[in-house]
Amino acid sequence: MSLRHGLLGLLAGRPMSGYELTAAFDRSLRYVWSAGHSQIYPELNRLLNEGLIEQVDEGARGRRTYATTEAGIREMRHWLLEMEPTRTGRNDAHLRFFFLWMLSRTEAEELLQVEREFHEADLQEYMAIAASDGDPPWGQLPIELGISYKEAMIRWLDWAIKEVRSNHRKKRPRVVPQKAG
Amino acid sequence: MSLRHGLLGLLAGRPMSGYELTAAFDRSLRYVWSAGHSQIYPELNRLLNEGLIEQVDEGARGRRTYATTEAGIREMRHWLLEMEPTRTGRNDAHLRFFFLWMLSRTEAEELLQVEREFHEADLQEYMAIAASDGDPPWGQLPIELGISYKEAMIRWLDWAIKEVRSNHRKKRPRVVPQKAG
DNA sequence: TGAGTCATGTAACCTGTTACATGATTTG
DNA sequence: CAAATCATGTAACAGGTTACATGACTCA
Repeated sequence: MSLRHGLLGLLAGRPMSGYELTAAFDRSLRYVWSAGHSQIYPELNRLLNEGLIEQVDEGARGRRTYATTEAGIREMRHWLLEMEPTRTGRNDAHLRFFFLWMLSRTEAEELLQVEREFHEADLQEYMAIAASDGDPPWGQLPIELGISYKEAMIRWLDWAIKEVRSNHRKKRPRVVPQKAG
Repeated sequence: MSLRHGLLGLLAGRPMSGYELTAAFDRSLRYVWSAGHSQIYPELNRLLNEGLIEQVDEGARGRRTYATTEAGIREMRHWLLEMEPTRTGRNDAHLRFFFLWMLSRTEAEELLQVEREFHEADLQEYMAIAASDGDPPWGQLPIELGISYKEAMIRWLDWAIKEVRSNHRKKRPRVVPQKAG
């Protein structure tokens, strides 16, 4: 039930159409929650029927602009303050790391290297966003989390690549933790 | 299609029954991929029909032990080397951070503090596992990733708590009084 | 006027979760 | 012999993805 809370939260920021919401999901929420238009439009109609959003404008090409109602804001606060988030991970990129032993040393290294490039590119993108961004009260927080996460991934991957190269089979030194602050 | 690869990979490590696989998913793969027995048993039967696993033993209480076939190992290598992993995130705990502005400063701080405790507990658990673990060639790698990730989360949360405490908001949230109870 | 973009929708399919259901074996 | 655990399954439902479908408006 997080699609609705993503929509409710975005609309609480400013009124938008389904089309704009689809773009907002793809632009800013993509790495924490993704949704396509085929999921968004039916959900908007459900939220409208339940009185959690209301239509505030109608434009060209059948464009309908919605805003979060007070009931919708109450629902958001309920979700934020009283609901336990789902803690079940679902990340097939990370799942692969459990089965690296099925590959040769060079294949494993190659996989980790490709992964590193992917996270490195993301990091650059996030840093560009962080430089230009941030008007809602604590708007820079999520992007900084993205940066922290990508940096941690890259540090781990660099360590993992070294491990795979040296191919030790017994006890190994830990990844060097970064100093806080 | 990652459930099947989790199963195939675990069975490539050693032959197991559906019951054992359910426990293995819950024990070691939980934070990257979770699956219950109601999903595992039908999938095992599908893998069996497709010749990716084979039954290698039959025990008490109808227990059936499976192992990955050569076709199954080929499928694993194909998944590891040639398939693009899904990059769409799905994490409602992180999604909440985008909407912290809808809370008061103390509410936001409390949410972040609870989150910190959760990750701190995970970190302790992971460190205990890391101390005792590691037989397959690069078996230490995934748990070290878990540790790196949890450490990054805690560092970010500490920073975010400070931010929320010190930075005054630019815009008042549209706070609606909550219903009692 | 044709291509691109804006804008909304439905349907089939796949995956995952929760609940229901059953029986065998072990252990105290 | 009762309770716990081992062991496997099905069904209903919820949520998410891909494909199909349509039309309005803008701009070159």
